[in-house]
Amino acid sequence: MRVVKKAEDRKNEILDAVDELFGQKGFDGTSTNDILEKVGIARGTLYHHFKSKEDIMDALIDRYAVRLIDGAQEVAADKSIPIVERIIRVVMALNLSGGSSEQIMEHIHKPQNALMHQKIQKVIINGVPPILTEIIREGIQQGLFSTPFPYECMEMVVIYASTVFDDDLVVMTEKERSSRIVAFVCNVERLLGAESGSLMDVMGMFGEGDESSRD
Amino acid sequence: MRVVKKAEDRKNEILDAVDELFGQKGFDGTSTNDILEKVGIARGTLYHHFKSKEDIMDALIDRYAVRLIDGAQEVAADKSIPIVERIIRVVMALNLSGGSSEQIMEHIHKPQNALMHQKIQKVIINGVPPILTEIIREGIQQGLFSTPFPYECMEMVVIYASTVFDDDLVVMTEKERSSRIVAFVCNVERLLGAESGSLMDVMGMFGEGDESSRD
DNA sequence: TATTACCGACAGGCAGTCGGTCTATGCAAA
DNA sequence: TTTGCATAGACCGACTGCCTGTCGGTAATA
Repeated sequence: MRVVKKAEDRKNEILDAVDELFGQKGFDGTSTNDILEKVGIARGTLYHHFKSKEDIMDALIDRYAVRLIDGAQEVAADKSIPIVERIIRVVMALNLSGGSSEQIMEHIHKPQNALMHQKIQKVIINGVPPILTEIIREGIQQGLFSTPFPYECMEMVVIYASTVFDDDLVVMTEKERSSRIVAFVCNVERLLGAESGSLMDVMGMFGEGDESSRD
Repeated sequence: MRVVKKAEDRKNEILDAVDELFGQKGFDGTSTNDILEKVGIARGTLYHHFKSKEDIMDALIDRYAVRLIDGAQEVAADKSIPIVERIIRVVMALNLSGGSSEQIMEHIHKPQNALMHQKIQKVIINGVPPILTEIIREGIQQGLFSTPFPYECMEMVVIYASTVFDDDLVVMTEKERSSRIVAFVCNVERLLGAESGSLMDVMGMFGEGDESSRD
């Protein structure tokens, strides 16, 4: 029997299915037939709502983008959180465990999904640094940081973190990983002209309170 | 008439054609028929030499990788060049104009070639930092730099430079670009614990001697 | 009645397979 | 040295099955 729904509902239904399928098989590995079967609609319906397969991906990425940036912005706007902690939380919400977007990102970093990954990367690289830069400026006014290039620093931080800690581009043992985190924090301190250890101290709280101590 | 060649020659012939085709139309946009036509061989021949289309891409990337890393290593090994200048030259050989690999990289940074780009990125991110780290250690011994994390610094530098200056992920005006270069150099000075301006001074020579003054 | 969500057969193009053909090379016999 | 022969592997092109996107038509809704 023919089921008719509102266009927006149907679109979201399709995106939900596609979200899961892309996660399992990647973009290229997922055929439109897979999608049709999963959603339970006909070819024509799919192409009534989306003009191409890539168009579906773009819509999916839009959903991600909004969630990601909104999530980051929400954390960033909470001025009750101390500057340093706020920065770390924003970064973590994007890249590392503990963020609400963990599941979202989880299956994007597969070699199959290169194009999708690149598009997400673009969103992050262009969307997150502005948010962080605002916080940094606040920190500069408070005398915590000192840099003539807050934006470029944040760009560097975000690009590095999202590449090394998020992707599989760099293969690391667990040890290499944690030593890289230490180095990263120290490097960020230098970039921001922060007092040595000022970031590291706050980091400690997160590293333990978030992963290890939960076992 | 049937032309028989040595396997290696034929392979390179195919890779040359593919190099050009991928550059023009991207990986997905290039059909195996395009390749067959360009090289002047039959389907069976192509699949006699390569087991799949992706296998062709991997072989092409291997060629790039060897050229890139070898080129970088060659510059890095020339101990007659002052440390700072050598670093800049290595980075430039990879990313910016003036390097011999300019043409190679030129058409990789298109949205179509996401997978290829990701694979090249992997080569760069894992191959270049070790080379640079060696130079940095030399610089530390000479008292030019001071950092407990030379490798991680170089990783950060390489990842940032290859993402921002090489890709189209960040859209910039020419002005934004050059201001980003200034910021980048200053940030690298901080990371390496170099004297302020010590990198910038050497940079100046390149920026002008390489592009502007040639018009 | 008009709009729009929905349908499914169809076309064109694609990557990869497979059985078979041709050619260069090495070796043995003349 | 020349001739005949066998083997390996470079080469061929028809074929298969799948995949994306189209299109004319149908059913539900407002």
